[in-house]
Amino acid sequence: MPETIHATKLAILRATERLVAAHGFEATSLRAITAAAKVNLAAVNYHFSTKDALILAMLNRRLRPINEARLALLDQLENGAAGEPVPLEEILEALFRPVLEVVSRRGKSGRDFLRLLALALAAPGAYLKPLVEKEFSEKARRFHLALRRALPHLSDAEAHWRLHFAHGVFIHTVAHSEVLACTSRGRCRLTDSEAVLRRIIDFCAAGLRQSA
Amino acid sequence: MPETIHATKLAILRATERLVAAHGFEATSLRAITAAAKVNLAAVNYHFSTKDALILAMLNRRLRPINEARLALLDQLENGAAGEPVPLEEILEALFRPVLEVVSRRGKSGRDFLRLLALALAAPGAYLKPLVEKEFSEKARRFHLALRRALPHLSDAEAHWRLHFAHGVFIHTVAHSEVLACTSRGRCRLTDSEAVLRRIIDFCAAGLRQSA
DNA sequence: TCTTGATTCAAACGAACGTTTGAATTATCT
DNA sequence: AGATAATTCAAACGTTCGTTTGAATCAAGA
Repeated sequence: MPETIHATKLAILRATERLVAAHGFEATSLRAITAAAKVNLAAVNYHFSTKDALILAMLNRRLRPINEARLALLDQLENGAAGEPVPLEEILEALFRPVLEVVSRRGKSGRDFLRLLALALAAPGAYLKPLVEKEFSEKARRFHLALRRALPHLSDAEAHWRLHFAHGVFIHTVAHSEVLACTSRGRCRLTDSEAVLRRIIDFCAAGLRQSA
Repeated sequence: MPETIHATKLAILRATERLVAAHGFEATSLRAITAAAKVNLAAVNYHFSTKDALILAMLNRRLRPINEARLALLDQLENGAAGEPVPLEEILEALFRPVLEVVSRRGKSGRDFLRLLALALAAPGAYLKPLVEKEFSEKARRFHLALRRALPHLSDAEAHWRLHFAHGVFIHTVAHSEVLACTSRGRCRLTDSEAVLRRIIDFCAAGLRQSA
């Protein structure tokens, strides 16, 4: 079975996800990872060559399906629209739902992934750089195009700015929800992800449409 | 002069800011910091006790004036409003401008600080935790209150959500501007911070006001 | 000028890190 | 079963880390 992942590899990936989300990249040692995964220390270098490659593989494992789902949803919307522009709210849903699905489907490990995303985005050690170029560039191009068709009054640059803003709303909300839970004294939580998605989409749609 | 900072202390803080922004917390060694600051290795432990305390001091040095400026601006607005609710756009400006001022005033070291903010926010090692509680709690409370007065149709929880969204727009935009510069192929940049501030405020104001 | 405290310095400490090695073990196929 | 490749394992490698130490240097008041 060439396409199913080796059991040891999978155990390492899972332990890495959990520990890195909890302690950060450099603060998570291979010794802690292999201890948690109950495998030998040298297994990491055997299966992934190096620690950096392991982290990249860990990020890629989650990111690739998400971006594929995003593009598939957008394809589906554009095919259904028969040449008409896809409504703004549906574009945003195609962009955000695949990420939230990971969270609600995978439970704690899904939430761990969101921490990782924020961590990887902020980390100066360019873990995400090769992934951004390979996995994100087509996604960014396609969604930018769809956005411009849905909001023809926006200039090219303005569309870029506002799409960046929308990404900020989403990333910050899901990745740093504990800050919100703190300042709201527990009143706002991510439990009902469907309601959160609706809130985010409404907020972003209003901001994107706005013409000051 | 008890209130002016020791020259060695200042050199260490400056070098730390620059290097941590470039390489991350754990990846920046005290040896690299002291070499860049042209001070002895032991000076860090002498002046700051420990590396973690140094990082906390570095974050605090920038964050405290910013939050003081935010609250001062809000005070000023509320005094000028004479009992009336402060307009939404002005609340947002009081919230965001002090951060952008650091960037435009201090140049490269200001931009470094924004990286640090995103880094510290995402870092699971709770560097920001004590600061969030001390420095941010009053700020969050005051701005939440002002927001509820400006937008009385929002419930308490809804106001918390949307203020969190607005923070996401701002933080993500300023801290990860290089992603936008990349996807927009250089068309969108942070150079004109006044225009960026205007864009962000307009986007957030529309999202905050919206009633889906 | 002498003394006292604050600061700097070179050197070393023990611990933890990522990685490598080579033998032992397990799985796969004829 | 026996040969061959894949995987696991304990042990060690060299490096780098944050921190400590104790003497040297500096600043300034008596």
